[in-house]
Amino acid sequence: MSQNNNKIIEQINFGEGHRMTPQRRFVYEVLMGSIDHPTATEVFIRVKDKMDSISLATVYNCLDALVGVGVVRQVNVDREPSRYCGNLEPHAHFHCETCASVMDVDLKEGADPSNSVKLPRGAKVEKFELAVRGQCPECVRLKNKK
Amino acid sequence: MSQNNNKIIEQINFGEGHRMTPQRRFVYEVLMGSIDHPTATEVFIRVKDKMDSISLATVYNCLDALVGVGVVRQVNVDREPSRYCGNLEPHAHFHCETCASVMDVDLKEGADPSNSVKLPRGAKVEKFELAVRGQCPECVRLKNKK
DNA sequence: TTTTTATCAAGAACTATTCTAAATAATAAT
DNA sequence: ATTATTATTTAGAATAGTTCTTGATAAAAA
Ligand SMILES: [Mn+2]
Ligand SMILES: [Mn+2]
Ligand SMILES: [Zn+2]
Ligand SMILES: [Zn+2]
Repeated sequence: MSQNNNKIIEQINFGEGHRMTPQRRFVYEVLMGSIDHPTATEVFIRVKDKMDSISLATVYNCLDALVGVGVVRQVNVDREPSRYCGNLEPHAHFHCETCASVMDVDLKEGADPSNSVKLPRGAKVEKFELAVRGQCPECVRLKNKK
Repeated sequence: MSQNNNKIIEQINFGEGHRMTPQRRFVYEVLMGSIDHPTATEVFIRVKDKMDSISLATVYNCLDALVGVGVVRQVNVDREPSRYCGNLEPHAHFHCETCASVMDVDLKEGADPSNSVKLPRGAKVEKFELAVRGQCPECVRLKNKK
């Protein structure tokens, strides 16, 4: 449970006629305990440790359900497999082009990236996605060393 | 040829041992004549009009080649098929969640979206991708009408 | 209980994209 | 010019992430 946003799991409201299940709980717990934006397959592997019977299809279903109720975010990096993020604060992502890691980056206080853009007049903005790409500090350090 | 960035086609330099071909020229021309960010299949359909013999695999090859030399940009929207953009100016994209259109949005003068973010110290930024999502002006208008 | 509804699991199906291999075309070497 | 080399094209097969289908299981409602 290394993240701040984690709702008391029992309280997640899936809506009329939808249920909290052990599978959904495990998937959610794995995400709340990760900061590395795992893919569905990675989540599957991590959950399987706790619940050997779970299937990959179910992990996809659970992730969809959690994304659907808004307690988890789906993060796409080019054409690579989708990654999942338990951090609900507005934030951007830094993609390291060397080690392929994906990390959260907070917004500067009060900053709104969609303000840096000339929006088409009359458009209604719902949200933004900002990805910054380059080399993560560790990869920069490694490169400088050799 | 409705875009500004279009290099004189003959001058595109594919690098040592690479060639400009009719297929690559047609693909490039279609992109320079489009502002709607077509997918590979859409490019294929549009080129086929001019060159019936072209194959989809070749369109993918040509798009890769053009992206590789940097005269065309690949734009990804969630898990949907890649789209291609002939506008080389730094710009962001507005995705309409109603009609699924993708349009260019210019940056405000001097604005750099990656400035709105607290980068990890020591990271080296190479580029950014900013997507703004919501409803395009036309879809807003249509909705207000009814 | 019995009935209804939601979820799960396994595997089949789907689809955007990449790969393979043979044919063609352009370039370079003779 | 002829020949040899290399790049490109093409059609179709293969790949991989994801979604769909279906029968089994489990929870909730009656
Ligand atoms: Mn994140
Ligand atoms: Mn564009
Ligand atoms: Zn890195
Ligand atoms: Zn629209």
